[in-house]
Formats: sequence, structure tokens, C-alpha cells
Amino acid sequence: MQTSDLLSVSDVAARSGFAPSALRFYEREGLIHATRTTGNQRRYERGVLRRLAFIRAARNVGLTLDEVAAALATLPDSRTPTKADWTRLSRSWRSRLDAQIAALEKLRDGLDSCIGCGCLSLKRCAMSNPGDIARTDGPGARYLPAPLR
Amino acid sequence: MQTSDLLSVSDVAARSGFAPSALRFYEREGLIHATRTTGNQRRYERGVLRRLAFIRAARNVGLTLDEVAAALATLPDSRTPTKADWTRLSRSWRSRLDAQIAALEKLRDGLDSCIGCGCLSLKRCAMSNPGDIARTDGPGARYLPAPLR
DNA sequence: GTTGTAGTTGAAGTCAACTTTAAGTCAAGG
DNA sequence: CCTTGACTTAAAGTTGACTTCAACTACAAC
Repeated sequence: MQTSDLLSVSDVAARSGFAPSALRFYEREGLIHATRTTGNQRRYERGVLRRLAFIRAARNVGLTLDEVAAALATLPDSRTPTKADWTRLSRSWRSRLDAQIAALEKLRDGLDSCIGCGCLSLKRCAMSNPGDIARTDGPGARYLPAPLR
Repeated sequence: MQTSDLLSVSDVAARSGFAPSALRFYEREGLIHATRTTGNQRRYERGVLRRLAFIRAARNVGLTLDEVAAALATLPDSRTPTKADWTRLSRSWRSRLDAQIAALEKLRDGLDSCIGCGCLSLKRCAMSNPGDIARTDGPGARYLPAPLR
């Protein structure tokens, strides 16, 4: 396991819940960092666990890895990030969630007014054409993620 | 445009909002059907528009194309589907939306209790580890779709 | 009859976020 | 020293829902 205070890949995988392949991927993408042993194996500082917690939370809220990377890039590299640093990064998530909830409620309410009619008109039906929701993206836009279907 | 009462690909594309390539894709997948002219061009009956409206609505609610195909397969092929047929198909969508909304509210409430602390503990933080929400899928699960970020 | 737009096909490409594979190297216990 | 399990890499594969491409054909207008 743990020789000094540095963590191996499997340590971090076990503690963070991310697969080792994901950790390597995140490193390639510049989201996390690792030093190496003389034999070229990765060793992580404990701070990486908080970084990974941030990544997981951000992904849960719907950020892409690019966005996560951009957020992490605003952390100071001269000192260890403080709680205030992490709080600053996550402060904008609430409005994101509120917007998402509102969009889904709108869709649900559209369904309520639609389910009895069977209309499914492409022009009028709120389910087929939820106006301000649907037009935010091109064809085939999905408004629900696979895990919650 | 429209020679008889049959619709060309571009007609259907314009009226449904789906790209011609999507229409061809849906036909390959068995979700819609088209007859052919003597010159092998597709001609659609008007009923395809309602089918496409259903597809779009189902996608908005989060169904995969496989699920949509399964739903459409329960429609009678001997007669034109009635409003009741369509209503039956879409009746289960509400609980799906309710579940999704509840999950997001839970995530938001977790954020509310978390944003002031900056903890981001992998074990305790509700944002990193939203229990019954997150464990519904493997690594990297996303709970928000790209269009609404 | 010519032109130009619309349509045809199969195959390959796209995107995100990883995972898997293959072929090999390192570390620790016995 | 030897074995075994953990680790390394680059490259390719996965998934879903399409889009794009290349090369070709059809149809309507003039």
C-alpha cells in the first residue's frame, strides 16, 4: 500500500472511487498530477483526493471535463487550496441545478397537459416541442442522462 | 415539394425538424418507414410526422432509441394508431420525470449544505457522494445533459 | 437537352469520457 | 532468486445518436 505519505494508483482508486484508468486519463488531461518513483510508478499527494472529490461533484452537477479543467486551473499553484478556494469554485453550481430542475418541471408540466390529448403535434405539443428548452441545441438533444432513465 | 399526398425527405425534415440524415438513420433502425418512388427516392406518409413527434418527445424525456423502438413496436400495424395508442405509450413518462427532478433537488440540497463548508470530503460530502443518486451507475456518470449546462 | 437541386448508398467520422488490450516493467514476500 | 500482483505505455475500442463523405442518380425547370 503506502510506503511514505504518498499514495499509489490503487490507493487513490480505492479512496476516490475512480478507476485507475480514469486517474491516468485525468492526468493526461491535466486535471490531476502525480510524481513518479524511480521505477516510473505514480505517487499521489493526499491533496489529489480533494481534487478528485471536486471533479466528481462537478461531474455530478453536469460540468464537462473541459469545464472542470478550466475551474481547476484557477486554483493557486503556489499554495495549497483553501476551503474558500473550493467554495468559490463550486458556488455557481446552484443556479445550474436550479435551471435544470426548472427545465424538467416545465417538461413534466407539458406532459401533464399533453398526456390526455394524444396530440403529439410537432408544432403545438409541449412534449415534442418544449420551446425554450429544446432549442438550446441541435437535433437529438437529450435532457435526461442515461443513469436516471 | 409534394406531388401527391406523400412527402419527400426534405418535406419531412422541414416539418419534423429532424435532419434528413436522422430520418435515414431512423429508417435503418426501424423506427419509421418510407415507400419508394420508381427512382428509389423515399416517400413518407403523413403519419410519419406523428411518429417523429413521438420520437422527439420520448427523446426529450430521456428514452434511448432502443426504448423508443420498443414502444413503437407495440403500436398496431394493422390500423392507424389512435390518440389512445399514443397516450398509452407516453403515460409512463411522468414518473420518469418526477424521479429525475427529485434526484436533482436532492443534489441541489446537498450543495446547499455543502457550499459553505468547502469540505469536499469523498466520504461525507453530499456533492461528491450523493448516495442514492450516484451509485445508480458506474464511474463518470452524468446527471445533467449537455444542452442545459 | 441541359442544368441544378435533391436524393441515393455504404462506410467512415464525430463527440465525451473513459475502458480495454497488448506487451512489457516494478516491487515485495518467501 | 523467483514468483506474483501491481504497475507502465500507446493505441485502439466502447457507447449512442447521429453526421459527413464520396460517388453517383433522379427529377423539375427552363
